[in-house]
Amino acid sequence: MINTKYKARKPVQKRGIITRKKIIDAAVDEFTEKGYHNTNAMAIAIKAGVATGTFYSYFNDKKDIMIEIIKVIYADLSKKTLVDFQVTVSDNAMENYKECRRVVQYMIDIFHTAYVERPRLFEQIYAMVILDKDIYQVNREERHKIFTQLMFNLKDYADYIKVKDIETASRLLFISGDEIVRSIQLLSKEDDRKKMLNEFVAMACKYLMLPEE
Amino acid sequence: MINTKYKARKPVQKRGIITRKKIIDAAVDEFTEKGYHNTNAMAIAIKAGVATGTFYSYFNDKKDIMIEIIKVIYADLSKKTLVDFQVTVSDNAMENYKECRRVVQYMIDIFHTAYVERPRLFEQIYAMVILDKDIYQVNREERHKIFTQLMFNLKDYADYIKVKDIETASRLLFISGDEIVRSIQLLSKEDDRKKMLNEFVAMACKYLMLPEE
Amino acid sequence: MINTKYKARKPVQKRGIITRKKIIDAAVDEFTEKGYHNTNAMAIAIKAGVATGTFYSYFNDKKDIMIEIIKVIYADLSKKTLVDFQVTVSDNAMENYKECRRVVQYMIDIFHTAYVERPRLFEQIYAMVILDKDIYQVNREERHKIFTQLMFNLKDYADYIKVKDIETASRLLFISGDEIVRSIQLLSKEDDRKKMLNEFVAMACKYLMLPEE
Amino acid sequence: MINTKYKARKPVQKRGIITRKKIIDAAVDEFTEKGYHNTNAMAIAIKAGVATGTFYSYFNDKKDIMIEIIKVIYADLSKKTLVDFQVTVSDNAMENYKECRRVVQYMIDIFHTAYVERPRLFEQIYAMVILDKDIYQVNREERHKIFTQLMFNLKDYADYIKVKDIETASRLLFISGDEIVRSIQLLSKEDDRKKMLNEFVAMACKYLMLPEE
DNA sequence: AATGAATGAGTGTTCATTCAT
DNA sequence: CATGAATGAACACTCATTCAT
Repeated sequence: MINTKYKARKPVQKRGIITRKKIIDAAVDEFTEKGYHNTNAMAIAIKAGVATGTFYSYFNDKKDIMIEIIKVIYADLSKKTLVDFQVTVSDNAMENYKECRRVVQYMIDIFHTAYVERPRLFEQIYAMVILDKDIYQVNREERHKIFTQLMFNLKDYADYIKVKDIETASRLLFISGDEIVRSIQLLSKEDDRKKMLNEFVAMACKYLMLPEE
Repeated sequence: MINTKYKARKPVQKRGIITRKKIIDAAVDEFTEKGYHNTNAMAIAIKAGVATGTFYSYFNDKKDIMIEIIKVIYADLSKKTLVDFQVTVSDNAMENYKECRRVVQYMIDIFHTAYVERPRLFEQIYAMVILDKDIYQVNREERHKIFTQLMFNLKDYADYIKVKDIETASRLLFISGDEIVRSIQLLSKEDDRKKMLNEFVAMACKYLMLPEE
Repeated sequence: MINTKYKARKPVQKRGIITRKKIIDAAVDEFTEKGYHNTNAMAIAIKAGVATGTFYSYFNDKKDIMIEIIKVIYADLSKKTLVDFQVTVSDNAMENYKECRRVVQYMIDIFHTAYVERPRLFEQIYAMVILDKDIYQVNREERHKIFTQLMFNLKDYADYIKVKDIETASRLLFISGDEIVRSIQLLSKEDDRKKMLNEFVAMACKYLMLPEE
Repeated sequence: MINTKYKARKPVQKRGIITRKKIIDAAVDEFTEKGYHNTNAMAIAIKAGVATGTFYSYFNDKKDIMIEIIKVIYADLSKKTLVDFQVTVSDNAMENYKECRRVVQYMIDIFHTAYVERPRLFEQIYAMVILDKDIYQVNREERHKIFTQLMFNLKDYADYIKVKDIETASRLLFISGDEIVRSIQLLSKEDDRKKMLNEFVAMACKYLMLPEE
């Protein structure tokens, strides 16, 4: 069977753009409520108030729309959080320690907030990241953009940071922090979750600000 | 989680036990090669050299065998790693620091080794943990057993460890370490992976051994 | 999506063999009545009195069953027609001419009869032969078997046949005869059809028995 | 076959005629490349550089454009080949034999050339002729026009042709020749193809010029 | 106990055609 | 007139599970 695909319509008319948006919103709702594997294109279409064919005009398949959702989510996250974040570098060590804490705390908060706002959706994304190479790739690229900006903030502290390899350090904190945020959602008590986040920030600061062994 | 199902046969005869084992092994192979969602009961049965009906004599469904696999894997892991691990507590601070390093390193190694030996299988488990409540529950229980034993080793150091809440600290290290181990598999260079693990151990030791702020 | 196929069950139990036969018969009926492109797997299954899934247990797809049908048809044809065909070579030229006529006539008759018995089915096969490489290949192989046997009969006449290249001659007659048989079905009058067949036999005999220019 | 449809626009303006032509050309390309059943209206429209809606302004459906293509192709063929073909009837038998050969050869060449120039397209047409009554009807009518003209040429030879029923003879040669031309495309060697064509011309001449048995 | 045949609801996907802009 | 967005019935195919032998 020859490939006849001229797929994934890029809407040019205003109506098309609106429809595309409606479908994405419906997909977010469905994935959140039922999970990626427990919903289907038809259900998404119905929720969006369009025909199944319309879904497939805009997206090649279910995976395609998941990828689009990931892009939209991280774009929103980046826009909301990183725009006006400013770092103040002081001469006072204590001030700097506090400020560093604030940076790390901020990094955690970004992902924590995102996760807390849509935990079910993020869970689906995390699982898909594991299960699918393409989803993994897209997720990685989108997170890398945010990661790069966080790196940039840490660099202002270069003089006060005692770890030698700042890049590896950033990566380590990024991965750990990201996972801590995800894992603590599974804790039942709000108290436990806070304790864990605080502990992580403490660990990160000690690690960054204290001299190498 | 109360299991109301009664169907799955518990083999008592030797032949039954062997058949059950063959099916589990086949399922491990299939999940590893194709992933949980891309495998079906028939494929597992064929690989095990039994009829599809036989599969359903021993397991209620696909999820049931996944749960069984998780139990077997962690039981093996626990048996292999924790049996003869011994900690030496000294009076010398430097020695203790080294020994602490060894403990943390060991903890990392356990999961690192397990992951490295069957990365594809562990990926599937991690994803299922997110996607399915029952799998999550079983995974949590099994890991808790190992976690408890690691905790026990850390407690020997109570006097030399400066963090106040040793339980939260253990949990933090457990989650972070576990995720670091998983994430570094995605790094392409062996060097980068080693660097990240070393960095984690350094962070953990600093965090544990240095006085609270 | 990884290929999980363990398809096209080869029935081992008696029940399976009967079911397979029922499905083939139903497919012949459907293709004959509605044409290959106007029927579907489900309709075939229903006509066979089985579930759609059962259809796909025995055949990978619609094309697969078409191939099977072609094989069965030509096998039957070969069995029915070529078993007891005997050629008598005489010293008398007139007798030989008549006998030759008989051979050519026989060749025509085989395919004519087959076509006339199931014209709608053969039309579908002919069309599929054009449209699909795999079908073309299978059809070619099956016809080649019959062709080879016809060739063998013509060879008894080697001394009385005046064309130099007997193989090309055989092929030419095979292709022409085959197509004449097909084309005349489109003629509305039985008389016209007979006339055309007779004319073809005349042409073939003249061509074969008369000396080269 | 009475066409009760009224939808398809008959363009009168120059722009409309050009658009219609563009769509037909695109359809020819698509049918040639992918085959009739693997092409859809949208693909044709895109290739023609128009909207799908425009396609349906000019043609009622996919079949409609196929019919149009058949008409155009045979009209072109007729125009190109039959316009200036002249037959010279001589008193010399040898000359006449040669001339007859030329006529038959010419007939073959017309279809051979047409087929060779667009084999994939003609295959599609041949298949559609079998599968669809309307296509069959149109094809028959168009070919009949050419056939009539060829007949006309053969009639100049009436005195030198020994077959009684010249109409049946013409038909026979027409069908056989047509199919030979189609079938030899499947032979891999150019040599074999030539041999078969020569053989056919030889057979036709013998048949036509030699006295009835 | 074991087999493997049978089930059928469900899924992703296509495309000829219509219609609002 | 032209556009391209929207439709939705239809189809090929899958697979967890049951059941007759």
